[in-house]
Amino acid sequence: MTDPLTQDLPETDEAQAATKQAVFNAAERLFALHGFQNVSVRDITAEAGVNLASVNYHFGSKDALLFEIFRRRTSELNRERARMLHEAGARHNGKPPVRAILEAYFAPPLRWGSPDHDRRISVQFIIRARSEGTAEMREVLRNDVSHLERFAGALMAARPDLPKEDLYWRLHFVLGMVHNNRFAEFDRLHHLSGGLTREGDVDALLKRMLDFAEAGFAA
Amino acid sequence: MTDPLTQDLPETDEAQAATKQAVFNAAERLFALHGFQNVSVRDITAEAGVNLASVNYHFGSKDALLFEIFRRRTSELNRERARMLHEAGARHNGKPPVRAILEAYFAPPLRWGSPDHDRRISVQFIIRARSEGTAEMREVLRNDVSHLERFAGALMAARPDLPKEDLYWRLHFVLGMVHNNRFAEFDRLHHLSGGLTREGDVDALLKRMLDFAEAGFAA
DNA sequence: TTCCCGTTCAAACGAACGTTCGACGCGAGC
DNA sequence: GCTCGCGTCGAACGTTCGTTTGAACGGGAA
Repeated sequence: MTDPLTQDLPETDEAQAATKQAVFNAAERLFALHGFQNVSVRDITAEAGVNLASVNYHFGSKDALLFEIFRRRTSELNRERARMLHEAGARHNGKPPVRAILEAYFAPPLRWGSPDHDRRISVQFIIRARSEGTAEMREVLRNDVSHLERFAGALMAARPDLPKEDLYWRLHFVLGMVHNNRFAEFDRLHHLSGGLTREGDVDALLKRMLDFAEAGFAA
Repeated sequence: MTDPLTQDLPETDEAQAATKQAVFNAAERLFALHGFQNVSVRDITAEAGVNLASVNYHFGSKDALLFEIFRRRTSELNRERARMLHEAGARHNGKPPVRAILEAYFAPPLRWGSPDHDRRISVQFIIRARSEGTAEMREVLRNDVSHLERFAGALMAARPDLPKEDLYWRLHFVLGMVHNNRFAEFDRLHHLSGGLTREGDVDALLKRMLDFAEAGFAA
């Protein structure tokens, strides 16, 4: 059984650089919680219990550390989404319905983001990167259309009657629904509803999102 | 309405402090384009063509300037939304349908955000404030549930059959659709669709959003 | 043992930042 | 004519930041 804490970095250099792993984890946690610009190298090294120079020694610079976390986490998330999309295709003879496609996109960040999941921090990190990311990270997101193209293509196959222009716009709306799942937004919703909405029930939330988005696509 | 005797302060200081107005406009523009943390007081004063000390003299601090822009713009936007909601109520005997309620929430930022509109910068500023804002700004957004409660109440009246829990969640999804209308997201959509999506046609975009969201609420 | 090299350490560097200071110009009011 | 107060100015202050430096450490190889 692989320890979830040690699987984050390649195992070869794990023993060699325990401090590198500590820096990586502390940085991801602090960045996800307080934002990129609000966390200093001194904060990271203090949280990790290592020397100040460790960041520059192991990662080159603060931005490089940030970018390495970003690239690893987005890669993992997109891989899981692609896997679920592929499975949905296998289950439906290569032409999955809209709901299954959307589920492949929604489910991974929702599951990983559930309160008890150990990847919750990673999901918050990714969401934050989308709005606070550096120019380098936004460049990756822009060139990473290949990942979105898979989903757009699947949607076209599921709804060949829908004009592509409509389809792209609705995909845009759906992305907005996903990217809005930040701590602050959940808090406001919780406050607004008087505690009626429970963030914890991930499966129920996934069903709500799918109901809403599927109906939007069927309009 | 425009009684000279009951008019409040905003117009009086225009002639007195042209530099204050210049700082305000330059700061809003730069903040909206490059983010809050990436714009320094020196950038603002250079863009406005005024002295470095002007920000602290007229606004007290950089954060106070930021907060004043934020409070003024959100106030204007929410007032316009409330006005449209009120008009929708007048048109429908006090019980406007879901689509009219959503239109009152969607239309103001979309109209103001159209490429030729002079409030385009303000809209981008507000959207950015939601994710990059200081703790003070987030506090305002959290306590500003009264504005959202108006819309939630109208939705309850339009759909009394819908459990309140469902209604709040769907409102949350709708908010995500709106908050996602950033420059970067439009760019990515434009890139993904191969130039198929035109951001310029505001009325068409509004119709698309309403179609999608209305169908989601009807699910 | 001695050497070596990857790693860690305390300390400092230089730049950028928000803010403050004191002087100066200038129109209004006694 | 003089003063007073408001607005503007250049200059500097003190802090925080990311990064660099050079010495010290520590275990494996010769």
